[in-house]
Amino acid sequence: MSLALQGVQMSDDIGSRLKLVRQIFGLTQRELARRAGVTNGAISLIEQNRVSPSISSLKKILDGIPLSLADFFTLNFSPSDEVFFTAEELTEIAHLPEISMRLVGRRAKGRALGMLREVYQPGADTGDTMLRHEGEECGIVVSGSLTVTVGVQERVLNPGEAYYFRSDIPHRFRNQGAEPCVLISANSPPTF
Amino acid sequence: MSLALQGVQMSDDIGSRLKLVRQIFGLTQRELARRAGVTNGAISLIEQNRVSPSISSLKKILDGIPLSLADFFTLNFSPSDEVFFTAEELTEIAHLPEISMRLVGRRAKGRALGMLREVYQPGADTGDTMLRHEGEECGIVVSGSLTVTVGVQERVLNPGEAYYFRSDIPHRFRNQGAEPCVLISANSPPTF
DNA sequence: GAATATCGTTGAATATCCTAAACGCGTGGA
DNA sequence: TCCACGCGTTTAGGATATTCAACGATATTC
Repeated sequence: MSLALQGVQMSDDIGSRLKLVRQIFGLTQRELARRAGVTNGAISLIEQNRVSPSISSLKKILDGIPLSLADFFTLNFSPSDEVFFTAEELTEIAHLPEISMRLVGRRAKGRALGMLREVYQPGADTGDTMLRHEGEECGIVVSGSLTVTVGVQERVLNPGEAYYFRSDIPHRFRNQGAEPCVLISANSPPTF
Repeated sequence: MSLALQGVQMSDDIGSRLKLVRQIFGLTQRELARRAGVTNGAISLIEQNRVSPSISSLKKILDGIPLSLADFFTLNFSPSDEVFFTAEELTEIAHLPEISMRLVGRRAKGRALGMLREVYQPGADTGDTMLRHEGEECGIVVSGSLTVTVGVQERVLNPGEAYYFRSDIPHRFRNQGAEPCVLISANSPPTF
């Protein structure tokens, strides 16, 4: 599915990116140039990576599509085809004895979203040093209880209770209860 | 919390954006310039919106932080303060008799992620006409069973099973079982 | 309180981008 | 066939961005 365009890197190669987007929307260089109020020559040079456009002119061009700068840089050209997964098909990503983290789908670049089913055995503790990364994350406790620390805030969450925070705030998960805790969490952009 | 910087638009005002990001990471113009291999003057001019940087130089600058172009344009500067939520504090967003959809946190603009706890009563059916929107979504069945249709694919998901698809593909959820089905789902960008 | 250091800003020179107008190429119609 | 049309590309020159070096302002040190 999607367009057969493999070698398009994420951040670099603005030229290919613009060309692909333009073609997806069925526009010629001249047509896009007309809509955007720039010249076709400029678009040609940009698509060949012979120049690196200024933000202002790139924005003008994208406005002609129309597409936001954020969408332009975020766009994902290689979505996965797989839709359904059994419990066993979830990808195990943690290699700790007391914590199981299983990702819905395979590890894939360019997704908007990562969802995990996590199981914390009694006494399990992530520690608070390692967990800092970009993005935001969210979770709901399904069974058991989990002590969640986010920055200076801490709380014991019981089934049905939830959290939402920015991932760059240091955070820590601990199961101080007697039974295993099942947590379903999501993060965006995906960490794994 | 966060920095007191309200009037920062999303796509425009690259200058304020860069300045804010730089300050969040605790860098001076000169220090960032040194890391990025550009001059402090250039950063000064960009932050004042007196020039519109080329993608290449903006990328060089962001590499000095480091931060990707996609993250730079996607970054959200108005996160919510609330972190923890009880089951009752989840925001009810569906107004259907047979389906309950409760959002973690309040409806908020500019989040990366939306997470829902959904309960489908036996016989509940979303229909397949209304559900089309941007983004990607993902879910795990917690209890009961749910018949999920995505495009031409259909499957009955049992507890622990999951789905992941692009939201612009028509999709439908039905509970054809005898007991209520609890589903935890996430979508990005958030629909609510 | 002067000397020093560092911050962000500015002006002139240089490097880079964008426009305007051509070019070469393929296609389809008189 | 030959001309007209539209495509993406190229080149010269004007417009814009970036560098380099200096400047004033604000702390900090002696």
